[in-house]
Amino acid sequence: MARPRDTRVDEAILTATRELLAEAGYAGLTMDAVAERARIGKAAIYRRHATKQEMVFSAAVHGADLPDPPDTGSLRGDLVALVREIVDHLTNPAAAAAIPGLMGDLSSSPELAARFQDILVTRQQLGIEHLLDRAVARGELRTAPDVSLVHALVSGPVFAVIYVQNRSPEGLPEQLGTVIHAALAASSQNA
Amino acid sequence: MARPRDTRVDEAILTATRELLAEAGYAGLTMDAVAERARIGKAAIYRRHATKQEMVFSAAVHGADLPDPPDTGSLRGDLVALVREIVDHLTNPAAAAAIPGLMGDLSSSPELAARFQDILVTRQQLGIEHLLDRAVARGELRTAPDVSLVHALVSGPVFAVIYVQNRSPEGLPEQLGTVIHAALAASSQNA
Amino acid sequence: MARPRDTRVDEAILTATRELLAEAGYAGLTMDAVAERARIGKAAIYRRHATKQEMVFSAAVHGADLPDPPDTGSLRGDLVALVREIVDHLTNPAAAAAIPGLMGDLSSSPELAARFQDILVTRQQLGIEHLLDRAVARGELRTAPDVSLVHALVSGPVFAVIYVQNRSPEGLPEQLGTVIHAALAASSQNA
Amino acid sequence: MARPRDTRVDEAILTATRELLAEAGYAGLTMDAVAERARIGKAAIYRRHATKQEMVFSAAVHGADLPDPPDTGSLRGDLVALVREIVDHLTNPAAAAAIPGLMGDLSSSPELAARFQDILVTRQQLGIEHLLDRAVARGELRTAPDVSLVHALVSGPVFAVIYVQNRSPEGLPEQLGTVIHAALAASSQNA
DNA sequence: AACTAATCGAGACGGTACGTCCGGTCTTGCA
DNA sequence: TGCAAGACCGGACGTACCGTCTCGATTAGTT
Repeated sequence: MARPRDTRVDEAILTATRELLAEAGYAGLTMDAVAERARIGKAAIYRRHATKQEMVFSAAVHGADLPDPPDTGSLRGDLVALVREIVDHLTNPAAAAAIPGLMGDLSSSPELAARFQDILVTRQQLGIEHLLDRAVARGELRTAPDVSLVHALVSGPVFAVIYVQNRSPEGLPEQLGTVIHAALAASSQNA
Repeated sequence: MARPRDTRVDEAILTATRELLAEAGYAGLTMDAVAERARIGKAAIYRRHATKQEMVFSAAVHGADLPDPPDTGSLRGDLVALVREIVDHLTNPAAAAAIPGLMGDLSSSPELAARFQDILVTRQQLGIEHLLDRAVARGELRTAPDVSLVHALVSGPVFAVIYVQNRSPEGLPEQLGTVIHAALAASSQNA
Repeated sequence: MARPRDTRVDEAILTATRELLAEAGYAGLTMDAVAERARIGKAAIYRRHATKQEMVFSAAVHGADLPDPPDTGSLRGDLVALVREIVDHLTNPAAAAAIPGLMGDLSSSPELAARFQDILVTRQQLGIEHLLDRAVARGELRTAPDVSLVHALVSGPVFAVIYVQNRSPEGLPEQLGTVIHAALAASSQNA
Repeated sequence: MARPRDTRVDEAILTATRELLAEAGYAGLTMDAVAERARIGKAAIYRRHATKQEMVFSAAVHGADLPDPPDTGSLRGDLVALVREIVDHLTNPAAAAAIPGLMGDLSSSPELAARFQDILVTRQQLGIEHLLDRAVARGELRTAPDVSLVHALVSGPVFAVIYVQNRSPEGLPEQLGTVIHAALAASSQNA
């Protein structure tokens, strides 16, 4: 019965946030700047996002959903493709600026931490589960290993290379995918 | 000639910072709170640390230097010991709160990024280099693999488990050390 | 041809405004609160009143027109009756809250200032003019004094007692009417 | 032991407030504008004045203390001088803009209302009391009339002429002083 | 009976000011 | 000179309110 939210405003907010994240970084991102860039009022932002953190999260993490990695026909190929997707996600300028910044605020906000985890962990783990099941079906692995460990093995090093070592992720998918494949294959035999 | 700095003040600042990091997290840490808790003036802080980030860095990251991991006699044992040390470092409450927070500020401050990298990457990589050299000497590996990759493989998953998956790191050293050992061994054979 | 305005809405707006003026004062009065109290939409208000000031004016000042004071048979009696009417007008809770508040906005809005003056000054001065003419006709005054001055002498002290001294206006009509009568009588003799 | 408040900051705030009141009026006065004009931070304002109202009050009402009106040798002369002082006070651009604006906020803040009354009523009434005592001593009045009434008779019409009738107060001191003198003299005889 | 056009409640919208909070700098008087 | 205390500037935060606009549903009065 009342006026519905304008979806163009939703988009304008998220777009402006992404642009400013890329330009000024997480610390340099201002709610007023987002409002001005999006040509909207601050109230329109706070009607949609309770805090700056939630807005950044929605703009840079949520929505940038990882598509399910394709079945490449081999475990090694699947792992390379998976790493490539994570690298692509984390090298997006907005996400690259937002994710480390958000991590600092997670401890203060359990609600945000939960959503953060859901998007960055739970959904990715589903994809990993499928990937491992396919490898078992193919006979490449005897039993599916612990999903959480594989997730950590895949996403952790990408994170480390990009955010901690601050190195280019070029060649990383091939390299990391191969190593993890070797580790899983070896573990499977010893199991 | 002039009055020397009071070392008790140095300690009081770092202690207060660590306590407040554990209590309120990185986002909830304020310079005024540190000064009040340490019963000192803010000027005394800024005489020692140029910015909040540097203070937090000094309190939570620096000083908690990783001791060189011991020679356990086997590559697998060395890797387990290395992971255990990284886990111990990152599970310290102050460090756990500080590190993700600091990462968000790295992009804004190249100077801090450099120091961050020096402590968290370069020094650890030196230890890893020794560890790998010993494995080659023992004949466990034919050639030493890329140090950066091994560093990413070791520290990344620990980071992921603690900060992203938010899981207990119990059992992680054993588990992760074993997997990485398998990966390195397999890669060495194929090389 | 089209749907006519609902007169119940008109009334609901003014009533809600008066109630909220009495409850929360001028500064605490918000358009949203008026709309909610009146169970109408804000558009319905702005279809009738261009600004908050005009709405308050219509609710608290306009409509509460002073009836022409009666001919009591003597100048002193007429003055007492006049003061009593002004006191009654200004002690109405809605008017008491609205008038000082509106005065603060007059400088920003010449249009409102004009209407304010018309209601609060011009109409009252007409009544005063009649009152003085009657006194001249009765022979109580030789010539009619300056109407503006008498208006200021009558309304000003009432204003001062209620809004500035914040005293009860009990007994004020008698007291003030008598004093002004004395002043006018004395001035008339010396003229 | 700590750094004391800078009195130049106190002055800069009040001066900027007065200037902006004269330029933009009460409604157009912004805390940010005051801070910018005074070249200070907003925190420095709020350290001294709890609210915008208190700041305006301090700038435009307080401090502009009425000096005790001089002894002119006659009651009529004293009254004329008193009215002249009130007129001067209320025609000051800053006070003229501030006082009606403040009156609208008095109902919301009893604390401010009390200070407002103290400055604008109590102190002026002291002066009036002396003035009336002198008249009694001179034999111009038999007994001193009610101070509150005289205060209302003096300040109310000035208020009405300036803020309600919106007329020039030129000639008002002479005119009003004379009328009030006549009223007091007549009342004294009939007492 | 269908059409038209202004009304209604609800509430989103842009804009702007508020008062609070911090980071980093500066100033005071004491030791 | 170092120190505790705390004032200082600058600037972002999240809230509140004004006056406008938009939605779908309701009413008249006209066809």
